Amino acid sequence: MSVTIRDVARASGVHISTVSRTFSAPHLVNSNTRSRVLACAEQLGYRPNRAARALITGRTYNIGLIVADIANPFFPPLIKAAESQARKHDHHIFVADTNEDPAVEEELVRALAKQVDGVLVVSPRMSNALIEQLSHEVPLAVVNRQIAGIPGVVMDVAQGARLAIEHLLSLGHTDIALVSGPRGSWTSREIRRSASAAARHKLTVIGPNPPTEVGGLAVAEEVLRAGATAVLAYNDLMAIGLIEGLIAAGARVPQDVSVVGIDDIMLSRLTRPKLTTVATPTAAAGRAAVDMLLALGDQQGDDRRTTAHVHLQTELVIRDSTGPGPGPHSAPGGVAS
Amino acid sequence: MSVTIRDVARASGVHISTVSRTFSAPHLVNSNTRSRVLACAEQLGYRPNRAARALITGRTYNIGLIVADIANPFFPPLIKAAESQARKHDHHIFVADTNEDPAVEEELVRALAKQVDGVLVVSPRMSNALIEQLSHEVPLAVVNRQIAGIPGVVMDVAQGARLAIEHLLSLGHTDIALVSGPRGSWTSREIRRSASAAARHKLTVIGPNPPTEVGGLAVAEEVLRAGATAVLAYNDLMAIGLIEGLIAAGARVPQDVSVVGIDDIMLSRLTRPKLTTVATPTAAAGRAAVDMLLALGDQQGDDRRTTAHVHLQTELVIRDSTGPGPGPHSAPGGVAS
DNA sequence: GACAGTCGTGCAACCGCTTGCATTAATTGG
DNA sequence: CCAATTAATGCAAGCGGTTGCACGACTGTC
Repeated sequence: MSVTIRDVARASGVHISTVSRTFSAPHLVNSNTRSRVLACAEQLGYRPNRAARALITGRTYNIGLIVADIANPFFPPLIKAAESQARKHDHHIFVADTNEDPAVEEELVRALAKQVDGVLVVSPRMSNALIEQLSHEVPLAVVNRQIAGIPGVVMDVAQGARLAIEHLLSLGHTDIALVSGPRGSWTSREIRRSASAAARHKLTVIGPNPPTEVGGLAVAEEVLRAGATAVLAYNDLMAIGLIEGLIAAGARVPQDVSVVGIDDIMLSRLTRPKLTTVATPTAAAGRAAVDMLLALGDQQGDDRRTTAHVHLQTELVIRDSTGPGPGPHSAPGGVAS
Repeated sequence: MSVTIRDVARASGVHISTVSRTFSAPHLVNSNTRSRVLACAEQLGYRPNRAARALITGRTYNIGLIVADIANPFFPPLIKAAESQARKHDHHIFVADTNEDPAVEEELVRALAKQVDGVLVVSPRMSNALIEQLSHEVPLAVVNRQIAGIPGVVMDVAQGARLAIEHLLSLGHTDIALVSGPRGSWTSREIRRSASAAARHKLTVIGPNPPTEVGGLAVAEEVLRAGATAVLAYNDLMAIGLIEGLIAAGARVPQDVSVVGIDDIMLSRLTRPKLTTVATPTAAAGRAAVDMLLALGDQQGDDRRTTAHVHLQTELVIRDSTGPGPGPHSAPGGVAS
């Protein structure tokens, strides 16, 4: 079926090792021989089998990238950045989607394990313990989770959440709701922790919820029942869904309820009202994660204990989905009631 | 580093072939032996190396899925559907993104070739000839392109474009512009062909353009200069960008200009005005494509000539971005001028 | 003209696993 | 009680490559 190194060897009258060297160490073979071999290879349509090569060299030049939900616009920019960074190092990225399912996540890491030089798990839903275990089976780095001993890049959502809450407080909101994310999410816990600390008043936590538009839409009524006048959502997608739900329920945004998202996905600029949100540096995260993973592969075993961690800042982007609350406040240009 | 079949064999006192059979043909090994081997394997943390297995069996249980731009919301539903369909057959999907670059596309097919049981190219940008050639190197199926001899699933965008144009005509539009897509796109050519045929009046073609929001935004002025009162865009993303651009230029949608997209991505329901568009059955396409590819792998070589083609219908979804044009028309409730 | 040093190539083992065949032991039937 | 099955395992070749080592043919040096 497929043409192998042996076919090329036979056609060009040399030993297979010479053919092999023609492709992986050209300087070791005489230029005449080389061109003859290349000609035969070309003519036969020979392509080196990367999997077979990897078996012996241990390098595949592939990187696995696992995300919770490829349909969430948060991920594509990260994926793209990772791809272009990987390309600079001659690597390819293979993306897999877990559908927010931790079991699928584990399965995918294992499936990828021997076919890639390392895997990147973005927004993992697995337990730390499992991640730790998997990291022995394959070089592994995480994004959006901080785990001792596992290299990772995190975006400072705690800071972002604090900024968001402070923004709402300064607008005079006192009843703030937090619409949290999915169960396994480290980010969600961080946000909750930080938001709770920042909110001087009541903070109603609603969740866990699926981190999607419908997840946000579904809690709109609960938000209203809770009497919240401002909401911080786990991500933009939920914030957007929530706004839809609030409007459908007759509430105005931001007049009746202010909504803040997190991520600053492209979509947030397109909805009406435009979403106030916490911008996360996803592209930088993707690049950093790839670098980290490739570095991990190089320093094989020698000094693994110095696990790198990258910490990226976030920032609040104020748009149109937040406005003055009912209480006294000191927003720029705001009016004390 | 990694624990292999040999380690397990040594630990359990059997030959490696017995270990191998324990995992790939359990019924051939005595149940006592089997449980002993499994225990040792478990304890050592043995995981079969799928790549090595594939080298000899020829089956990887992976499928490669190549898309032009993972950030385009058109793709994720298709990818998701493909994943769930693949899962039913115990396969994993690895996604790769080409950034709309035909060269990258070719490179990725080759990189994936020996690591997957087949590759699916969605919305290819390569030439037919190249696809044809690649299909000899790896089982291959395409989506959104019709090529003789290559299995594929297409969505009937020609019909969709016709419906869209007829809708605009019935609203009284006579100056219609077509904002076309990227150069290598079969879909774009189909749309153009069909739209041209359907438009009884002038059809100004603007393009090729990058199939993104900015691609649409960039041609807003050109659309206005051309004097068009209605536009059919290559996809929703462009349509949405275009609307942004039109509004920024002071035109109202749909009062001054009607806009129709294609794809019916989720986003189209969220923008204001909500987008009138041609819905394409992306999930069905993803499923069909996976089935096709797996079927292709089974019938190895024997009767390859009966290449399957799947043809899926599209439909027009009328929302708020289209309205009466300046000319005489017969739209429901419309007024003749 | 003998010697050391290059250069180019072949040989063979090996990466981790599968599989057809041979071998042995246990079981069955006549 | 012996021949014929059957079940369980071992043996070894091989999937498509890579790579350390050995070997022969040149080259240049004194």
